[in-house]
Amino acid sequence: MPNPLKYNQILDALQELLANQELQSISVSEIAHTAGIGKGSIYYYFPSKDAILQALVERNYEKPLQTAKALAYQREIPPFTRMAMIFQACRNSSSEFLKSQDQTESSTQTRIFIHQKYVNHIITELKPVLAEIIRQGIQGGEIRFEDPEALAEIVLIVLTVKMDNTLVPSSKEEIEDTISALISLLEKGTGNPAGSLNFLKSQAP
Amino acid sequence: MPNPLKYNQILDALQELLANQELQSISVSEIAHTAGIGKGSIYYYFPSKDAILQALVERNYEKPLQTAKALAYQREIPPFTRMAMIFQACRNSSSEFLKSQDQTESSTQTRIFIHQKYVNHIITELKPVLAEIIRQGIQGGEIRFEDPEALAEIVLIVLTVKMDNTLVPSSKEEIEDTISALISLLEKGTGNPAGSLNFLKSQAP
DNA sequence: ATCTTTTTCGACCGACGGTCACCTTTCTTT
DNA sequence: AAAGAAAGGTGACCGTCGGTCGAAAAAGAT
Repeated sequence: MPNPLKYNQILDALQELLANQELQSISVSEIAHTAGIGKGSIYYYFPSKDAILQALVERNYEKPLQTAKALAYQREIPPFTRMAMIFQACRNSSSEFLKSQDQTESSTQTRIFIHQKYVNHIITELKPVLAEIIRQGIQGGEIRFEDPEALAEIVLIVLTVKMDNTLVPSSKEEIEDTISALISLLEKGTGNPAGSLNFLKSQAP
Repeated sequence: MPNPLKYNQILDALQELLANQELQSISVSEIAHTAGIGKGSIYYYFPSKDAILQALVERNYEKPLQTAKALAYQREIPPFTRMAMIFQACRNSSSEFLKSQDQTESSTQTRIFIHQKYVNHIITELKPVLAEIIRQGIQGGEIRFEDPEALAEIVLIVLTVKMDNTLVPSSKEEIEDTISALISLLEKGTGNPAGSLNFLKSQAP
């Protein structure tokens, strides 16, 4: 529980450097210099360089995750509506801090690392939440499926992987097609009439 | 177009080292030593260490991909059987690198890089194949679904991401659960009776 | 004022990826 | 076969990196 001010200074520094530089080319000394502290101090707050990136990802995706989590347990809202909120949270959180990034070929390396952390984080955080929603939906008779955890994971994997096109580069249309297909699969797979989950496809800006 | 023998010797060396060593701890010198050549020679065949990994990934996934592709267009085999072959191809190819790998906490950049290459490669190569199979299944009345391409992509994403536990670390049981759920979802989603796709879960050794 | 704890630091370390000038082998030309 | 060119091969060497460490400054406690 060290000084959270310096802690965030370091994350700010990395974020700033990430905007116009490759992750691999960013050295710990550089982060320290940008943060205005000595290199040794970095390791007072973080055990490794990787941990800094991890923490940055977590900090960036904290807000949408919190709101999604908060809404998830409001039982008065129908399960499917809450599921839509999860969808939306994923949509918003993806490509959050890569938007200002160069779309150059060389920066794909950086994107891969960040994306990996992103998917990992979102899934571990949202899977229990989404599974709980599904479980409630099963109890309420709105959803028919055996394994809530696994269904939650499938949905989240497809969403997170497809949403930001790092792992499988694709156009906006392809992304929408895939999500439509996922919804269709969910409708049939959970015993709901076609089109009943259409509201999950929220319109992009 | 240098000597392909030495070229493959280097890939063999890396593969051998990957079998029982942390990926990050493998140095170029070590690869060279294992391959029985000098370090400098490595850079006669490859521009960088990353390029060796890249080439190894491509070489490793070439065989299962080719067999899967070849089988895909044999229309006399029922679509679901061919789908099972795709499943199997993914299963075989995924655990190729990591079979005797330490399951240590520290998954690092190299591992992520391999996984990304793997997912990307498998999906781009197998998606059209699997989509074609699904399309034929739709024509034959065995499968009911609107968008073969998207369905193929969903299946492949879940399979590749879940199969090798880089992106979402999980136990063997969890992997099986998720795949079972995917199969169940597919059965219901494509208008097939429960259990009819059970043979997709092939037994692991 | 003195002691204890927390925080800061940059010189230092081992190791890494990559380069280079030089050597050896193989091919080409005469 | 001789000579020269081209291809193949090398390990000492370089700059840099992530990470360590002991010292010392800053902050708190008494």
